[in-house]
Amino acid sequence: MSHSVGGVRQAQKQKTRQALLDAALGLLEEQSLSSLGLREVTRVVGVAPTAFYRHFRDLGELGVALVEEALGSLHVMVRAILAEQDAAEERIDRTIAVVERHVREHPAHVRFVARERRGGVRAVRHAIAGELDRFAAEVAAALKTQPVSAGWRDEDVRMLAELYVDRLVTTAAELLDAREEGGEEAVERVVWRARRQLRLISLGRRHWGEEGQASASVAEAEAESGPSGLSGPSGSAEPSGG
Amino acid sequence: MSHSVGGVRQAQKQKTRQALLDAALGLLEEQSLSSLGLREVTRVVGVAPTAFYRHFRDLGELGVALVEEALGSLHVMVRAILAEQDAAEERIDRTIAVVERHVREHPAHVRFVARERRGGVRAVRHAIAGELDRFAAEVAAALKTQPVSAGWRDEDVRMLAELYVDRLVTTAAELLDAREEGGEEAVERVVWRARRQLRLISLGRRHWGEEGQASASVAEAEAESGPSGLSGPSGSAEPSGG
DNA sequence: AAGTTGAGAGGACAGTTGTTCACTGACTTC
DNA sequence: GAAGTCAGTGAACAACTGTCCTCTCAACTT
Repeated sequence: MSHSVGGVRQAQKQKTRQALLDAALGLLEEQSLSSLGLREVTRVVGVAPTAFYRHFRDLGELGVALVEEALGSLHVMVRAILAEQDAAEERIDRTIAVVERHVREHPAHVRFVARERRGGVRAVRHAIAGELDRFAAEVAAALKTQPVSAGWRDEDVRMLAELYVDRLVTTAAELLDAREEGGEEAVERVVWRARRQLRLISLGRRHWGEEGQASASVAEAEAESGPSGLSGPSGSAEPSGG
Repeated sequence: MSHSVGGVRQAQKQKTRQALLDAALGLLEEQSLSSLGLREVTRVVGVAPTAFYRHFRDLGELGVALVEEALGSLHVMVRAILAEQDAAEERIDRTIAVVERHVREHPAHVRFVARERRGGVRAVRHAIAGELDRFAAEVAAALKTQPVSAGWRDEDVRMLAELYVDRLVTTAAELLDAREEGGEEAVERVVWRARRQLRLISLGRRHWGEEGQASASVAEAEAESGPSGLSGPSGSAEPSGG
Protein backbone atom coordinates (compact mmCIF):
# COMPACT_ATOMS: atom_id res chain seq x y z
CA MET A 1 0.00 0.00 0.00
CA SER A 2 2.83 2.39 0.78
CA HIS A 3 4.47 1.71 -2.54
CA SER A 4 2.68 4.11 -4.92
CA VAL A 5 2.62 7.89 -4.51
CA GLY A 6 3.03 9.03 -0.88
CA GLY A 7 0.15 8.81 1.55
CA VAL A 8 0.24 10.89 4.72
CA ARG A 9 2.63 13.40 3.19
CA GLN A 10 0.48 14.34 0.23
CA ALA A 11 -2.65 14.27 2.32
CA GLN A 12 -1.26 16.88 4.71
CA LYS A 13 -0.14 18.99 1.78
CA GLN A 14 -3.60 18.90 0.27
CA LYS A 15 -4.97 19.86 3.65
CA THR A 16 -3.00 23.08 3.96
CA ARG A 17 -3.60 23.81 0.30
CA GLN A 18 -7.29 23.63 0.97
CA ALA A 19 -6.83 25.77 4.06
CA LEU A 20 -5.16 28.41 1.90
CA LEU A 21 -8.04 28.30 -0.56
CA ASP A 22 -10.60 28.57 2.23
CA ALA A 23 -8.79 31.43 3.90
CA ALA A 24 -8.49 33.31 0.63
CA LEU A 25 -12.15 32.75 -0.17
CA GLY A 26 -13.09 34.12 3.21
CA LEU A 27 -10.94 37.19 2.83
CA LEU A 28 -12.33 37.78 -0.64
CA GLU A 29 -15.77 38.42 0.77
CA GLU A 30 -14.76 41.96 1.49
CA GLN A 31 -12.11 42.75 -1.08
CA SER A 32 -11.11 41.74 -4.58
CA LEU A 33 -8.43 39.34 -5.62
CA SER A 34 -6.01 41.92 -6.94
CA SER A 35 -5.85 43.55 -3.52
CA LEU A 36 -5.48 40.33 -1.60
CA GLY A 37 -2.10 39.81 0.03
CA LEU A 38 -0.10 36.65 0.15
CA ARG A 39 0.86 37.20 3.77
CA GLU A 40 -2.73 38.02 4.61
CA VAL A 41 -3.78 34.56 3.51
CA THR A 42 -1.00 32.66 5.23
CA ARG A 43 -1.61 34.61 8.42
CA VAL A 44 -5.19 33.40 8.59
CA VAL A 45 -4.15 29.81 7.99
CA GLY A 46 -1.45 30.09 10.61
CA VAL A 47 1.44 29.19 8.38
CA ALA A 48 4.65 30.92 7.33
CA PRO A 49 4.38 33.19 4.28
CA THR A 50 6.94 31.13 2.41
CA ALA A 51 4.80 28.02 2.73
CA PHE A 52 2.48 29.58 0.20
CA TYR A 53 4.97 28.99 -2.60
CA ARG A 54 4.80 25.24 -2.05
CA HIS A 55 1.27 25.36 -3.43
CA PHE A 56 0.88 28.32 -5.75
CA ARG A 57 3.27 30.47 -7.75
CA ASP A 58 1.24 33.58 -6.91
CA LEU A 59 -2.25 34.67 -5.95
CA GLY A 60 -3.40 34.56 -9.54
CA GLU A 61 -2.77 30.84 -9.59
CA LEU A 62 -4.71 30.46 -6.36
CA GLY A 63 -7.50 32.43 -7.99
CA VAL A 64 -7.67 30.04 -10.90
CA ALA A 65 -7.83 27.13 -8.48
CA LEU A 66 -10.71 28.89 -6.72
CA VAL A 67 -12.53 29.22 -10.01
CA GLU A 68 -12.40 25.49 -10.55
CA GLU A 69 -13.61 24.88 -7.04
CA ALA A 70 -16.45 27.40 -7.35
CA LEU A 71 -17.64 26.51 -10.82
CA GLY A 72 -17.02 22.80 -10.60
CA SER A 73 -19.88 22.33 -8.17
CA LEU A 74 -21.98 24.43 -10.47
CA HIS A 75 -22.04 21.79 -13.15
CA VAL A 76 -23.79 19.53 -10.72
CA MET A 77 -26.37 22.24 -10.31
CA VAL A 78 -27.19 22.50 -13.98
CA ARG A 79 -27.73 18.75 -14.22
CA ALA A 80 -30.28 19.06 -11.46
CA ILE A 81 -32.10 21.77 -13.34
CA LEU A 82 -32.01 20.14 -16.72
CA ALA A 83 -32.84 16.67 -15.48
CA GLU A 84 -36.53 17.25 -14.87
CA GLN A 85 -38.81 17.57 -17.84
CA ASP A 86 -41.37 19.95 -16.41
CA ALA A 87 -43.51 22.43 -18.22
CA ALA A 88 -41.90 25.82 -18.92
CA GLU A 89 -43.46 27.52 -15.91
CA GLU A 90 -42.46 24.90 -13.37
CA ARG A 91 -39.03 24.68 -14.92
CA ILE A 92 -38.46 28.35 -14.25
CA ASP A 93 -39.54 28.01 -10.65
CA ARG A 94 -37.33 25.01 -10.15
CA THR A 95 -34.39 26.81 -11.74
CA ILE A 96 -34.71 29.78 -9.45
CA ALA A 97 -35.16 27.56 -6.43
CA VAL A 98 -31.91 25.79 -7.30
CA VAL A 99 -30.12 29.10 -7.72
CA GLU A 100 -31.47 30.28 -4.36
CA ARG A 101 -30.28 27.12 -2.73
CA HIS A 102 -26.86 27.42 -4.31
CA VAL A 103 -26.49 30.98 -3.12
CA ARG A 104 -27.50 29.95 0.38
CA GLU A 105 -25.04 27.08 0.51
CA HIS A 106 -22.07 28.61 -1.30
CA PRO A 107 -22.31 32.38 -0.84
CA ALA A 108 -18.57 33.00 -0.92
CA HIS A 109 -18.15 31.08 -4.15
CA VAL A 110 -20.96 32.99 -5.80
CA ARG A 111 -19.55 36.32 -4.70
CA PHE A 112 -16.09 35.36 -5.88
CA VAL A 113 -17.25 34.41 -9.37
CA ALA A 114 -19.49 37.44 -9.75
CA ARG A 115 -16.73 39.76 -8.60
CA GLU A 116 -13.78 38.31 -10.44
CA ARG A 117 -15.63 37.68 -13.66
CA ARG A 118 -14.78 41.25 -14.61
CA GLY A 119 -12.06 41.64 -12.03
CA GLY A 120 -8.51 42.84 -12.29
CA VAL A 121 -6.72 39.52 -12.78
CA ARG A 122 -6.59 38.40 -16.38
CA ALA A 123 -5.88 34.72 -15.73
CA VAL A 124 -8.86 34.47 -13.40
CA ARG A 125 -11.15 36.28 -15.81
CA HIS A 126 -10.22 33.82 -18.52
CA ALA A 127 -10.67 30.84 -16.24
CA ILE A 128 -14.17 32.00 -15.35
CA ALA A 129 -15.04 32.75 -18.96
CA GLY A 130 -13.87 29.30 -20.00
CA GLU A 131 -15.84 27.59 -17.29
CA LEU A 132 -19.01 29.55 -18.05
CA ASP A 133 -18.50 28.64 -21.68
CA ARG A 134 -18.49 24.95 -20.89
CA PHE A 135 -21.51 25.65 -18.76
CA ALA A 136 -23.34 27.33 -21.63
CA ALA A 137 -22.46 24.45 -23.90
CA GLU A 138 -24.11 22.03 -21.50
CA VAL A 139 -27.21 24.17 -21.30
CA ALA A 140 -27.32 24.48 -25.07
CA ALA A 141 -27.12 20.73 -25.51
CA ALA A 142 -30.02 20.30 -23.11
CA LEU A 143 -32.11 23.01 -24.71
CA LYS A 144 -31.60 21.44 -28.09
CA THR A 145 -33.35 18.26 -27.06
CA GLN A 146 -36.50 20.11 -26.08
CA PRO A 147 -39.38 20.18 -28.58
CA VAL A 148 -39.49 23.99 -28.54
CA SER A 149 -36.07 24.07 -30.18
CA ALA A 150 -37.22 22.21 -33.29
CA GLY A 151 -35.92 23.95 -36.40
CA TRP A 152 -33.52 26.15 -34.46
CA ARG A 153 -30.06 26.81 -35.78
CA ASP A 154 -27.29 25.69 -33.46
CA GLU A 155 -25.87 29.20 -33.05
CA ASP A 156 -29.25 30.43 -31.96
CA VAL A 157 -29.61 27.72 -29.36
CA ARG A 158 -26.17 28.66 -28.14
CA MET A 159 -26.98 32.36 -27.90
CA LEU A 160 -30.10 31.50 -25.94
CA ALA A 161 -28.09 29.31 -23.61
CA GLU A 162 -25.61 32.11 -23.04
CA LEU A 163 -28.46 34.48 -22.29
CA TYR A 164 -29.79 32.04 -19.71
CA VAL A 165 -26.40 31.43 -18.11
CA ASP A 166 -25.61 35.10 -17.85
CA ARG A 167 -29.02 35.73 -16.33
CA LEU A 168 -28.52 33.01 -13.75
CA VAL A 169 -25.10 34.27 -12.73
CA THR A 170 -26.46 37.79 -12.45
CA THR A 171 -29.45 36.63 -10.46
CA ALA A 172 -27.22 34.70 -8.08
CA ALA A 173 -25.10 37.80 -7.50
CA GLU A 174 -28.13 40.01 -6.97
CA LEU A 175 -29.64 37.46 -4.65
CA LEU A 176 -26.49 37.51 -2.58
CA ASP A 177 -26.45 41.29 -2.33
CA ALA A 178 -30.12 41.38 -1.44
CA ARG A 179 -29.69 38.67 1.16
CA GLU A 180 -27.14 40.58 3.18
CA GLU A 181 -27.98 44.19 2.49
CA GLY A 182 -31.68 44.42 1.80
CA GLY A 183 -33.32 41.77 3.94
CA GLU A 184 -36.11 39.36 3.14
CA GLU A 185 -38.09 41.91 1.19
CA ALA A 186 -35.24 42.65 -1.20
CA VAL A 187 -34.67 38.94 -1.76
CA GLU A 188 -38.28 38.47 -2.73
CA ARG A 189 -38.05 41.35 -5.15
CA VAL A 190 -35.03 39.82 -6.87
CA VAL A 191 -36.77 36.47 -7.11
CA TRP A 192 -39.89 38.03 -8.50
CA ARG A 193 -37.95 39.93 -11.13
CA ALA A 194 -35.81 36.97 -12.14
CA ARG A 195 -38.87 34.81 -12.54
CA ARG A 196 -40.60 37.31 -14.76
CA GLN A 197 -37.53 37.92 -16.86
CA LEU A 198 -37.02 34.23 -17.44
CA ARG A 199 -40.68 33.98 -18.29
CA LEU A 200 -40.34 36.72 -20.87
CA ILE A 201 -37.28 35.12 -22.41
CA SER A 202 -39.00 31.77 -22.51
CA LEU A 203 -41.90 33.50 -24.24
CA GLY A 204 -39.62 34.99 -26.85
CA ARG A 205 -38.16 31.58 -27.35
CA ARG A 206 -41.53 30.02 -28.09
CA HIS A 207 -42.22 32.58 -30.78
CA TRP A 208 -38.76 32.55 -32.31
CA GLY A 209 -38.87 31.69 -36.00
CA GLU A 210 -42.34 33.06 -36.56
CA GLU A 211 -41.03 36.51 -37.22
CA GLY A 212 -37.93 36.73 -35.05
CA GLN A 213 -35.43 36.04 -37.78
CA ALA A 214 -36.39 38.87 -40.07
CA SER A 215 -37.38 37.99 -43.63
CA ALA A 216 -36.82 34.57 -45.16
CA SER A 217 -34.30 35.76 -47.71
CA VAL A 218 -32.15 37.36 -45.06
CA ALA A 219 -32.38 34.30 -42.87
CA GLU A 220 -31.07 32.26 -45.76
CA ALA A 221 -28.14 34.56 -46.33
CA GLU A 222 -27.30 34.35 -42.65
CA ALA A 223 -27.47 30.60 -42.62
CA GLU A 224 -24.21 30.43 -44.54
CA SER A 225 -22.26 33.03 -42.65
CA GLY A 226 -23.15 32.23 -39.03
CA PRO A 227 -22.13 34.17 -35.94
CA SER A 228 -18.41 34.18 -36.65
CA GLY A 229 -18.88 35.54 -40.14
CA LEU A 230 -20.66 38.85 -39.87
CA SER A 231 -23.36 40.56 -37.95
CA GLY A 232 -26.37 39.66 -40.06
CA PRO A 233 -29.10 41.97 -41.27
CA SER A 234 -28.69 45.44 -39.91
CA GLY A 235 -28.29 49.06 -40.77
CA SER A 236 -24.51 48.84 -40.65
CA ALA A 237 -23.98 45.77 -42.82
CA GLU A 238 -20.55 44.19 -43.01
CA PRO A 239 -19.13 42.55 -46.11
CA SER A 240 -19.57 38.80 -46.19
CA GLY A 241 -15.88 38.23 -46.75
CA GLY A 242 -15.12 38.84 -43.07
CA MET B 1 -15.82 89.84 -10.86
CA SER B 2 -13.40 88.94 -8.08
CA HIS B 3 -16.04 89.35 -5.44
CA SER B 4 -17.95 86.07 -5.49
CA VAL B 5 -16.40 82.62 -4.99
CA GLY B 6 -12.77 82.49 -6.05
CA GLY B 7 -11.76 82.25 -9.72
CA VAL B 8 -8.24 81.13 -10.58
CA ARG B 9 -7.82 79.36 -7.29
CA GLN B 10 -10.82 77.07 -7.58
CA ALA B 11 -10.14 76.50 -11.25
CA GLN B 12 -6.67 75.17 -10.50
CA LYS B 13 -8.06 72.97 -7.77
CA GLN B 14 -10.63 71.49 -10.12
CA LYS B 15 -7.86 70.92 -12.60
CA THR B 16 -5.76 68.76 -10.30
CA ARG B 17 -8.87 67.07 -9.05
CA GLN B 18 -9.67 66.07 -12.59
CA ALA B 19 -6.06 65.00 -13.08
CA LEU B 20 -6.41 62.70 -10.09
CA LEU B 21 -9.58 61.23 -11.52
CA ASP B 22 -7.98 60.72 -14.92
CA ALA B 23 -4.89 59.13 -13.45
CA ALA B 24 -6.94 56.78 -11.33
CA LEU B 25 -9.13 55.83 -14.27
CA GLY B 26 -6.05 55.01 -16.28
CA LEU B 27 -4.52 52.90 -13.56
CA LEU B 28 -7.81 51.08 -13.09
CA GLU B 29 -7.57 49.61 -16.55
CA GLU B 30 -5.33 46.90 -15.21
CA GLN B 31 -6.37 46.53 -11.58
CA SER B 32 -9.39 47.00 -9.39
CA LEU B 33 -10.20 49.90 -7.14
CA SER B 34 -9.57 48.11 -3.89
CA SER B 35 -5.98 47.46 -4.88
CA LEU B 36 -5.31 50.97 -6.15
CA GLY B 37 -2.88 52.99 -4.08
CA LEU B 38 -3.19 56.61 -3.08
CA ARG B 39 0.48 57.25 -3.76
CA GLU B 40 0.20 55.45 -7.05
CA VAL B 41 -2.35 57.96 -8.24
CA THR B 42 -0.56 61.07 -7.04
CA ARG B 43 2.69 59.82 -8.57
CA VAL B 44 1.12 59.70 -12.01
CA VAL B 45 -0.31 63.18 -11.62
CA GLY B 46 2.98 64.50 -10.34
CA VAL B 47 1.80 65.90 -7.01
CA ALA B 48 2.67 65.10 -3.42
CA PRO B 49 0.74 62.22 -1.80
CA THR B 50 -0.70 64.57 0.78
CA ALA B 51 -2.29 66.69 -1.90
CA PHE B 52 -4.75 63.90 -2.43
CA TYR B 53 -6.51 64.69 0.84
CA ARG B 54 -7.41 68.15 -0.39
CA HIS B 55 -9.82 66.50 -2.83
CA PHE B 56 -10.93 63.14 -1.45
CA ARG B 57 -11.05 61.57 1.96
CA ASP B 58 -9.95 58.24 0.55
CA LEU B 59 -9.96 56.23 -2.68
CA GLY B 60 -13.52 55.11 -2.11
CA GLU B 61 -14.66 58.69 -2.37
CA LEU B 62 -12.68 59.10 -5.57
CA GLY B 63 -14.37 55.96 -6.84
CA VAL B 64 -17.81 57.40 -6.22
CA ALA B 65 -16.80 60.52 -8.11
CA LEU B 66 -15.66 58.33 -10.98
CA VAL B 67 -19.04 56.63 -11.03
CA GLU B 68 -20.78 59.94 -11.54
CA GLU B 69 -18.37 60.87 -14.28
CA ALA B 70 -18.74 57.51 -16.02
CA LEU B 71 -22.48 57.11 -15.74
CA GLY B 72 -23.39 60.73 -16.13
CA SER B 73 -22.46 60.71 -19.79
CA LEU B 74 -24.44 57.51 -20.12
CA HIS B 75 -27.73 59.30 -19.61
CA VAL B 76 -27.01 61.26 -22.72
CA MET B 77 -26.60 57.98 -24.50
CA VAL B 78 -29.98 56.63 -23.54
CA ARG B 79 -31.71 59.76 -24.77
CA ALA B 80 -30.08 59.22 -28.13
CA ILE B 81 -31.40 55.68 -28.26
CA LEU B 82 -34.89 56.45 -27.07
CA ALA B 83 -35.32 59.58 -29.13
CA GLU B 84 -35.86 57.89 -32.49
CA GLN B 85 -39.15 56.12 -33.08
CA ASP B 86 -37.95 53.36 -35.39
CA ALA B 87 -39.40 49.92 -35.85
CA ALA B 88 -38.24 47.29 -33.38
CA GLU B 89 -35.58 45.87 -35.67
CA GLU B 90 -33.96 49.17 -36.54
CA ARG B 91 -34.18 50.25 -32.92
CA ILE B 92 -32.09 47.27 -31.89
CA ASP B 93 -29.48 48.01 -34.49
CA ARG B 94 -29.33 51.64 -33.46
CA THR B 95 -29.04 50.68 -29.82
CA ILE B 96 -26.11 48.39 -30.43
CA ALA B 97 -24.44 50.94 -32.65
CA VAL B 98 -24.68 53.51 -29.86
CA VAL B 99 -23.24 51.05 -27.37
CA GLU B 100 -20.37 50.27 -29.75
CA ARG B 101 -19.66 53.93 -30.15
CA HIS B 102 -19.74 54.51 -26.43
CA VAL B 103 -17.31 51.68 -25.81
CA ARG B 104 -15.00 53.04 -28.48
CA GLU B 105 -15.04 56.54 -27.02
CA HIS B 106 -15.04 55.78 -23.30
CA PRO B 107 -13.38 52.41 -22.87
CA ALA B 108 -11.92 53.15 -19.46
CA HIS B 109 -15.26 54.30 -18.09
CA VAL B 110 -16.99 51.19 -19.36
CA ARG B 111 -14.38 48.93 -17.87
CA PHE B 112 -14.54 50.76 -14.57
CA VAL B 113 -18.29 50.41 -14.25
CA ALA B 114 -18.34 46.78 -15.33
CA ARG B 115 -15.56 45.91 -12.92
CA GLU B 116 -16.64 47.85 -9.87
CA ARG B 117 -20.30 47.05 -10.20
CA ARG B 118 -19.57 43.89 -8.25
CA GLY B 119 -16.22 45.09 -6.93
CA GLY B 120 -14.79 45.17 -3.45
CA VAL B 121 -15.76 48.71 -2.44
CA ARG B 122 -19.23 48.94 -0.99
CA ALA B 123 -19.73 52.67 -1.49
CA VAL B 124 -18.84 52.40 -5.16
CA ARG B 125 -21.09 49.40 -5.68
CA HIS B 126 -23.99 51.35 -4.23
CA ALA B 127 -23.23 54.39 -6.31
CA ILE B 128 -23.27 52.31 -9.48
CA ALA B 129 -26.43 50.50 -8.45
CA GLY B 130 -28.14 53.81 -7.78
CA GLU B 131 -27.10 55.29 -11.08
CA LEU B 132 -28.18 52.21 -13.04
CA ASP B 133 -31.46 52.38 -11.19
CA ARG B 134 -32.09 55.91 -12.39
CA PHE B 135 -31.06 54.72 -15.80
CA ALA B 136 -33.57 51.87 -15.73
CA ALA B 137 -36.28 54.28 -14.62
CA GLU B 138 -35.62 56.44 -17.67
CA VAL B 139 -35.78 53.44 -19.96
CA ALA B 140 -38.98 52.25 -18.31
CA ALA B 141 -40.60 55.62 -18.81
CA ALA B 142 -39.71 55.54 -22.48
CA LEU B 143 -40.86 51.96 -22.96
CA LYS B 144 -44.17 52.80 -21.38
CA THR B 145 -45.03 55.30 -24.10
CA GLN B 146 -44.61 52.71 -26.82
CA PRO B 147 -47.76 51.07 -28.19
CA VAL B 148 -46.41 47.58 -27.44
CA SER B 149 -46.61 48.33 -23.73
CA ALA B 150 -50.36 48.90 -23.78
CA GLY B 151 -52.00 47.10 -20.89
CA TRP B 152 -48.70 46.39 -19.16
CA ARG B 153 -48.39 46.71 -15.43
CA ASP B 154 -45.82 49.23 -14.29
CA GLU B 155 -43.73 46.66 -12.44
CA ASP B 156 -43.50 44.58 -15.58
CA VAL B 157 -42.34 47.53 -17.65
CA ARG B 158 -39.77 48.16 -15.01
CA MET B 159 -38.53 44.60 -14.96
CA LEU B 160 -38.21 44.71 -18.74
CA ALA B 161 -36.26 47.93 -18.53
CA GLU B 162 -33.93 46.40 -16.00
CA LEU B 163 -33.41 43.42 -18.24
CA TYR B 164 -32.50 45.75 -21.10
CA VAL B 165 -30.15 47.88 -19.02
CA ASP B 166 -28.34 44.89 -17.61
CA ARG B 167 -28.00 43.47 -21.08
CA LEU B 168 -26.53 46.70 -22.41
CA VAL B 169 -24.01 46.99 -19.61
CA THR B 170 -22.99 43.39 -20.11
CA THR B 171 -22.73 43.83 -23.85
CA ALA B 172 -20.56 46.89 -23.40
CA ALA B 173 -18.22 44.98 -21.12
CA GLU B 174 -18.02 42.02 -23.48
CA LEU B 175 -17.44 44.33 -26.39
CA LEU B 176 -14.53 45.87 -24.57
CA ASP B 177 -12.96 42.52 -23.78
CA ALA B 178 -13.43 41.33 -27.33
CA ARG B 179 -11.98 44.52 -28.72
CA GLU B 180 -8.67 44.16 -26.97
CA GLU B 181 -8.28 40.44 -26.59
CA GLY B 182 -10.10 38.77 -29.43
CA GLY B 183 -9.74 41.05 -32.41
CA GLU B 184 -12.28 42.07 -35.02
CA GLU B 185 -13.76 38.61 -35.30
CA ALA B 186 -14.56 38.40 -31.58
CA VAL B 187 -16.16 41.84 -31.69
CA GLU B 188 -18.45 40.78 -34.49
CA ARG B 189 -19.43 37.69 -32.56
CA VAL B 190 -20.42 39.76 -29.55
CA VAL B 191 -22.42 42.13 -31.71
CA TRP B 192 -24.16 39.26 -33.46
CA ARG B 193 -25.10 37.65 -30.18
CA ALA B 194 -26.28 40.87 -28.54
CA ARG B 195 -28.46 41.65 -31.51
CA ARG B 196 -30.11 38.25 -31.45
CA GLN B 197 -30.64 38.32 -27.71
CA LEU B 198 -32.28 41.72 -27.86
CA ARG B 199 -34.38 40.44 -30.72
CA LEU B 200 -35.53 37.50 -28.67
CA ILE B 201 -36.36 39.67 -25.70
CA SER B 202 -38.26 42.08 -27.90
CA LEU B 203 -40.14 39.09 -29.26
CA GLY B 204 -41.08 37.93 -25.81
CA ARG B 205 -42.22 41.44 -25.09
CA ARG B 206 -44.58 41.48 -28.05
CA HIS B 207 -46.26 38.30 -26.87
CA TRP B 208 -46.39 39.19 -23.21
CA GLY B 209 -49.92 39.06 -21.88
CA GLU B 210 -51.14 36.49 -24.35
CA GLU B 211 -50.03 33.66 -22.14
CA GLY B 212 -46.99 35.02 -20.38
CA GLN B 213 -48.71 35.93 -17.13
CA ALA B 214 -50.00 32.48 -16.32
CA SER B 215 -53.72 32.08 -15.85
CA ALA B 216 -56.12 34.98 -15.44
CA SER B 217 -57.04 34.19 -11.86
CA VAL B 218 -53.41 34.09 -10.81
CA ALA B 219 -52.67 37.30 -12.69
CA GLU B 220 -55.39 38.95 -10.72
CA ALA B 221 -54.08 37.75 -7.41
CA GLU B 222 -50.66 39.08 -8.34
CA ALA B 223 -52.02 42.44 -9.34
CA GLU B 224 -52.64 43.28 -5.71
CA SER B 225 -49.42 42.04 -4.24
CA GLY B 226 -46.88 43.36 -6.73
CA PRO B 227 -43.15 42.74 -6.77
CA SER B 228 -42.50 43.94 -3.23
CA GLY B 229 -45.19 41.77 -1.77
CA LEU B 230 -44.38 38.17 -2.59
CA SER B 231 -43.13 36.09 -5.43
CA GLY B 232 -46.35 35.20 -7.17
CA PRO B 233 -47.40 31.82 -8.48
CA SER B 234 -44.74 29.15 -8.04
CA GLY B 235 -44.03 25.78 -6.56
CA SER B 236 -42.62 27.32 -3.42
CA ALA B 237 -45.45 29.68 -2.60
CA GLU B 238 -44.97 32.26 0.13
CA PRO B 239 -47.73 33.35 2.50
CA SER B 240 -49.40 36.59 1.49
CA GLY B 241 -48.81 38.15 4.87
CA GLY B 242 -45.13 38.74 4.09
C1' DA C 1 -1.21 97.36 1.31
C1' DA C 2 -1.71 94.25 4.92
C1' DG C 3 -3.84 89.96 6.40
C1' DT C 4 -6.05 85.55 5.66
C1' DT C 5 -6.76 81.34 3.31
C1' DG C 6 -5.77 76.95 1.53
C1' DA C 7 -3.55 73.93 -2.31
C1' DG C 8 0.35 71.68 -2.42
C1' DA C 9 5.44 70.34 -0.87
C1' DG C 10 8.49 67.68 1.83
C1' DG C 11 10.02 65.00 5.55
C1' DA C 12 9.28 61.51 8.68
C1' DC C 13 6.60 57.73 10.82
C1' DA C 14 5.35 52.83 11.77
C1' DG C 15 3.48 48.98 9.11
C1' DT C 16 3.08 46.12 5.53
C1' DT C 17 4.22 43.93 1.37
C1' DG C 18 6.57 39.92 -1.86
C1' DT C 19 10.67 37.31 -2.27
C1' DT C 20 15.32 35.30 -1.03
C1' DC C 21 17.87 32.05 1.56
C1' DA C 22 19.54 28.44 4.57
C1' DC C 23 17.32 25.55 7.88
C1' DT C 24 14.72 21.63 10.20
C1' DG C 25 12.57 17.35 10.77
C1' DA C 26 8.72 14.20 9.75
C1' DC C 27 7.67 11.23 6.18
C1' DT C 28 8.96 8.10 2.17
C1' DT C 29 11.84 5.11 -0.34
C1' DC C 30 15.35 1.66 -1.02
C1' DG D 1 17.60 1.27 9.36
C1' DA D 2 20.15 4.61 6.43
C1' DA D 3 19.41 8.09 2.81
C1' DG D 4 16.81 11.29 0.70
C1' DT D 5 12.73 14.12 -0.26
C1' DC D 6 10.20 18.18 0.58
C1' DA D 7 6.36 20.82 3.35
C1' DG D 8 6.92 24.25 6.36
C1' DT D 9 10.13 27.60 9.36
C1' DG D 10 12.19 31.99 10.55
C1' DA D 11 15.15 35.73 9.71
C1' DA D 12 16.36 39.27 6.70
C1' DC D 13 15.74 42.24 2.58
C1' DA D 14 14.42 46.46 -0.03
C1' DA D 15 10.38 48.49 -1.51
C1' DC D 16 6.22 50.21 -0.67
C1' DT D 17 1.99 51.80 1.75
C1' DG D 18 -1.36 55.50 4.28
C1' DT D 19 -1.15 59.19 7.39
C1' DC D 20 0.72 62.91 10.27
C1' DC D 21 3.02 67.24 10.83
C1' DT D 22 5.07 71.53 9.61
C1' DC D 23 6.02 74.61 6.06
C1' DT D 24 5.56 77.75 1.79
C1' DC D 25 3.68 81.03 -1.06
C1' DA D 26 0.32 82.34 -4.59
C1' DA D 27 -4.37 83.70 -4.74
C1' DC D 28 -7.87 85.84 -2.46
C1' DT D 29 -10.28 89.22 0.90
C1' DT D 30 -10.92 93.54 3.19
